[in-house]
Amino acid sequence: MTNNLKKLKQVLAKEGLRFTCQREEVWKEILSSGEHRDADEIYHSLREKGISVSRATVYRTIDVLVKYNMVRKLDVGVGPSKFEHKIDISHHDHIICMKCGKIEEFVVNQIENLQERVAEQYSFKLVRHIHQLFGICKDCQ
Amino acid sequence: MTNNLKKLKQVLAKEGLRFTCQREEVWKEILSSGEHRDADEIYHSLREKGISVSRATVYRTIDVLVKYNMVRKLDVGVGPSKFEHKIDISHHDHIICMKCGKIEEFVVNQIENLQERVAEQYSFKLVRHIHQLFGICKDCQ
DNA sequence: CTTAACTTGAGACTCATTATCAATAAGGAT
DNA sequence: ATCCTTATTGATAATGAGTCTCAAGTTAAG
Repeated sequence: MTNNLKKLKQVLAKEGLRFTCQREEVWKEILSSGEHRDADEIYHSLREKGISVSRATVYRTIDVLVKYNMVRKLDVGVGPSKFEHKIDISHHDHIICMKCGKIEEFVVNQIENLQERVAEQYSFKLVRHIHQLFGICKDCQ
Repeated sequence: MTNNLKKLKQVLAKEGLRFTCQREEVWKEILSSGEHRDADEIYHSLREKGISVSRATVYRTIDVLVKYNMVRKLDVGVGPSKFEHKIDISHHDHIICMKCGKIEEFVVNQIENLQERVAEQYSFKLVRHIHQLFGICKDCQ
């Protein structure tokens, strides 16, 4: 955990940003859960714990964390974006139920490799990708 | 082309919707280009041609077209969604330059198959997917 | 041709996210 | 430790894509 705080400090330093208790709290809050939550949920969770941050600061902090690959932004097609931390989490993509909104995670290494090859083919330097499968889950069919 | 109009009529009938000249014009406008355009661009293109439609109607019509797989909605991560028709167009995914916004299309059948297998594995009935690679293109590196 | 029901368009509205800016806090220099 | 410069914060206004409203106009079934 201390390691993760160090990581935040490093990243802020690299960006020429200051280490503040708000940024620390936002980061800790995101780390505290493996759920996919939106900015408002993170904001309210902090508020309930008596920690005073503003929505603006939550958004601003998440931006930095996303830029440095510590948090993943998940656009689920409707409503606000969801976020999840990427610490000690192996890479995965998502399969999303269009009815109930359930999100499952999946990984197929073969797909990951094929993606790299596509990027090479088009002479792109690959930075990130979105791979989301949308369908109807067993319960909703 | 007449075929595509027929398709629109069929789809509208299936949805219990009426065939109107606005819906026809929106559909023809989308068909007229292979570009990835947003709703506003489509709206303005119609207006420039002297065709009177409202933004609301453009959005409403696109919704139906997307629902029936005649148009694909492309969320490019920033700004408005882009749309492209899917007539006589084989399936493809996108690789997008994060600097200049250039969009290239790619297909890897192997990935398509692997996706199907993932859906099966999670007992999802697969409806659609988003697969977008984000990176820096050759020119922007 | 009538009529009931659907569609349209202009603009109001929503809601996620971003910008503004005065007040506050951080942290390097002294 | 105390300034002092500069970044940050938070409350709120602003933005922008997309949706909703509803009166007026169309459609098409009978």
